[in-house]
Amino acid sequence: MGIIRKTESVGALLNEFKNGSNAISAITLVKRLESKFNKTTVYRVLDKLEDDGVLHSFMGDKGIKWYAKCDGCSKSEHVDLHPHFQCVACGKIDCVAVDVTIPKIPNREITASQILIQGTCEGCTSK
Amino acid sequence: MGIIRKTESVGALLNEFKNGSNAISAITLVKRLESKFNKTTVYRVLDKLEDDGVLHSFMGDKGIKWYAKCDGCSKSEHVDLHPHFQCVACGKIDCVAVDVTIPKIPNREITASQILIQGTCEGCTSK
DNA sequence: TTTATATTTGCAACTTAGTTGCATTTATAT
DNA sequence: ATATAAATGCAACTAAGTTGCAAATATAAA
Ligand SMILES: [Mn+2]
Ligand SMILES: [Mn+2]
Ligand SMILES: [Zn+2]
Ligand SMILES: [Zn+2]
Repeated sequence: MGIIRKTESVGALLNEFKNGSNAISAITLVKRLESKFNKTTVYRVLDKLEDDGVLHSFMGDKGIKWYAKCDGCSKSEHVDLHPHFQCVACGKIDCVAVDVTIPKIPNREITASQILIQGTCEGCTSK
Repeated sequence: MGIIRKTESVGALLNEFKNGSNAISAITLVKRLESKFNKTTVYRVLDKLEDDGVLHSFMGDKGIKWYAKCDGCSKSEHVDLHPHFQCVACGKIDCVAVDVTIPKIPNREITASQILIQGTCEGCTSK
């Protein structure tokens, strides 16, 4: 179930995502907000924002959860599906709006795919 | 550092992977072998087998670690890179030998990619 | 075959990310 | 102003994986 009341914690979390298409890990958000909100609250609000189609989540390479803004999604359908790019040097993850074609696989019905592209970001290449 | 001595635990783990190209989660392996080996041993041997290019590992959708046999890899280079397919019905994961082309992304240097394809496997479709 | 030694193992304790139950607080509608 | 469902904090818990260290064992040397 999604967000019902516009509380302080909802505002604080939305604020973290207001600029940029950067993803932020759940633990980072917990740490950033720990002086104002309990981690349970952070995890719960993130979960609700995802239900509402405001954020989407995915797993990073170390098995930790990341969140990023959705574009054009709603409570009823998540349409903003895309790969993510993680810089192996600085660890940052971005949403990338590229189309990756997954070929058919014999005897399997494909419904989705999670793609984590790895490499070096602009900032880290120039160093 | 890889395997130096052919011990019982190494044999037991290799045996788990001897037939099929199915991936097996680390926790499953720990459970299967818990009567004979300590979980620490299982994790350590898996780690070494990966170093040796005998197994490769990747993260499943719930952030848990999976292992599968390598084909043509060695201590010096892991060449067997491929997507994985997870059945959303039964949870099983297989290695799939399909080629997925990742397009170039502006300002980023791509070095690798981790692709988890999701859908329904043959056994689960026919039910 | 015995001995030496580096490797492997088990165990217990620890870490980290995330979850749950429950009592208290708070946003919102009436 | 009041009622009430939703949100919150807290503490305790879970699950996956890791670490340090002493004891056991595979392997090579003598
Ligand atoms: Mn994204
Ligand atoms: Mn594989
Ligand atoms: Zn970077
Ligand atoms: Zn299946």
